Amino acid sequence: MAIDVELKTIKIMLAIEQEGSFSKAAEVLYISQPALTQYIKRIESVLSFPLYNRENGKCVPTKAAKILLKEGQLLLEQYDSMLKKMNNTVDSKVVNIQLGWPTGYTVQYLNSIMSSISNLESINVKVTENLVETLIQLLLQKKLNVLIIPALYFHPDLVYTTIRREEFYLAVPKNHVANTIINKDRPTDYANLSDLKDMPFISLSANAYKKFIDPLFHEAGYNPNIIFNCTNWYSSHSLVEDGLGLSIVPYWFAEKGHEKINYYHIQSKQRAYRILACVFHRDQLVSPELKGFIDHIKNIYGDQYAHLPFDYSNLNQNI
Amino acid sequence: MAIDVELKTIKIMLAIEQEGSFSKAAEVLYISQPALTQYIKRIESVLSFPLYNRENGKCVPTKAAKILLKEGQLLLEQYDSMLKKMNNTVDSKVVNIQLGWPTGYTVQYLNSIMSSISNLESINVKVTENLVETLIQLLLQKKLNVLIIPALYFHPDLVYTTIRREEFYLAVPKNHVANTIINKDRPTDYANLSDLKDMPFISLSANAYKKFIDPLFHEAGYNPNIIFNCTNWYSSHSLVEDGLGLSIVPYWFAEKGHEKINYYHIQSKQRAYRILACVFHRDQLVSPELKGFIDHIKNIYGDQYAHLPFDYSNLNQNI
DNA sequence: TAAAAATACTCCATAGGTATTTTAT
DNA sequence: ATAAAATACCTATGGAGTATTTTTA
Repeated sequence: MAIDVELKTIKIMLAIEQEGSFSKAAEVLYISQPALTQYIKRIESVLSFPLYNRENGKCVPTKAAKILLKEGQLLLEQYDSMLKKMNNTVDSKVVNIQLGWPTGYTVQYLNSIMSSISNLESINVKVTENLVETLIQLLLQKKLNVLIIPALYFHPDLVYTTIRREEFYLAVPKNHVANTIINKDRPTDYANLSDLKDMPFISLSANAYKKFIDPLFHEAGYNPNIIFNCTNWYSSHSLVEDGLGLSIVPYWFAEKGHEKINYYHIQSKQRAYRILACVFHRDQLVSPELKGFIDHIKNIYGDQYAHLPFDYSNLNQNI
Repeated sequence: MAIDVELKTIKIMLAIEQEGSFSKAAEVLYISQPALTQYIKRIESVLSFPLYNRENGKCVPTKAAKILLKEGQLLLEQYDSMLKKMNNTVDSKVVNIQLGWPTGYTVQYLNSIMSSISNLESINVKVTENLVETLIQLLLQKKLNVLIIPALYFHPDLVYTTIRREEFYLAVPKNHVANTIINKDRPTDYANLSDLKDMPFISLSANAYKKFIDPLFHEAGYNPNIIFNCTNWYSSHSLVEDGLGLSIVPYWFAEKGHEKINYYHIQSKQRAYRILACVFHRDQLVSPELKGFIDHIKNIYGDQYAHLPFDYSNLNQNI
């Protein structure tokens, strides 16, 4: 199947118009400049007439291209309104949602979400559990509709909304000397990492962990003495339980509490939390049913900090 | 890049609507039924709601699909008129035409066409010479804009118009006994193949040849005594020149004449000619410039029989 | 039992990537 | 020197194929 002038063509040409050059347009379209050049060339070839003329090193639209830009914009608007209309006219009980959820302890929340929606017949949810990076790839390929993941990466094709702000706690074995250091003045809920320079720490090998925890130690002014690297939060937590050392864990563990572990908030000028976000592809149509499902997740998994602003574009852009 | 609802989607869904089933639609769309089923599934997956429900073994459109069918049709019409408008607004001197021309003796005509358009600055013609079958593939892939080829195959995605009706002649060495048989009653321009049952014939190994010539011998009631198979018209003609046997050749050779060869029309109830056609992809926009170029070819290469009707759909459909 | 659609696989064209060169200011 | 575009070449993948199975009238 050969290439054709399609709505995609109009979108691309509008981007070129708006950005003023192929290179800039390629950037906002999130494709490479050669890819864009080739695409236009292919289109010009099937049209048999050019859309851009090179003048002064830049590409200026021909008369034909100008018609496309003008009428195409209208076409796109009509198309969008058509899709919206379709999306609001979905026969109930037939919305299929492909939800991506990261592997790990948060599956606990997923379970309660899934069991509470099983009686809602208007939607049909299929869950894909995988690494955050894999889930993002699948979402970009539109093989999933929505992810609920920790905000680690930013991609301009994705739309993020905060679901939950999950605080990190310092987990200390109850019989550990670190407790006396933390409580040196009076009993407290807050630990200051800078007091714990020589303590043995249990770490997590995941990038995700490093991303949040490293800055905390950096602020405290030292590299922690890591005595063990775990692959998941569960095992890091159970090593604390066994008294091997201290660890930093998400709220979920602190919330449950543990007879052998003390949990402390972490004193920090920067954030000692991670954002759990609901992520859509920007092309994703959010039907009333899908919106309802996300609201349901927020009710169960969300918290009171969800409305606080968070700048996703500061996250790592290399997925 | 993931799949998207595009104009293609609308076209496909309109075909399904019109034909009443996936299978039939696949047929008119010239794709396989599984390909169509998969396409719709992919689209449904990105939409997150279904477009068709299976009822009684058939697929009936959902409410959402009905909206798309209704509004999409309008969208397509606007799109088509936009393209037409663009096509008529092409800046002159910039139309690039990729012309496909079969290898072989007809290149003679191509030469005179190309030399006579070299002073027309409004178009820029690039010629691809190759086998007819290859040219058709390239046209289907929209890598060429137009072909001038003998009508051998029919494809529903292609649009054919007759340029020239090229008669086949019987070429007989002047000193060959066949001449006396042909002229048995009186000197004539017409040969009847049924009189030449035992004569030595020189044939062409190309399918193209067989397609036209075999039926003539079939009508005459025998299989010719093929003494040699050539790969092109030139060599078959020069073997006649050398007196080896008789051959059937296109008008071009008869027109030029040859001191050692007599050319006879072939008496036949069926056609003793082939059609040379101008072939476009049905999506091809024919700009005024492109139309002018084709008219120019007709002027040089066409003949007075070009307007006679010819049923292309009877041709072989397996390219 | 026949026709429609779905499923399972295989394959290849192509849309996209990176690296580099050309062009123009 | 810099920025834009074009070119060359390579790769992954998704769209389409064939063969087969399932479904339903």
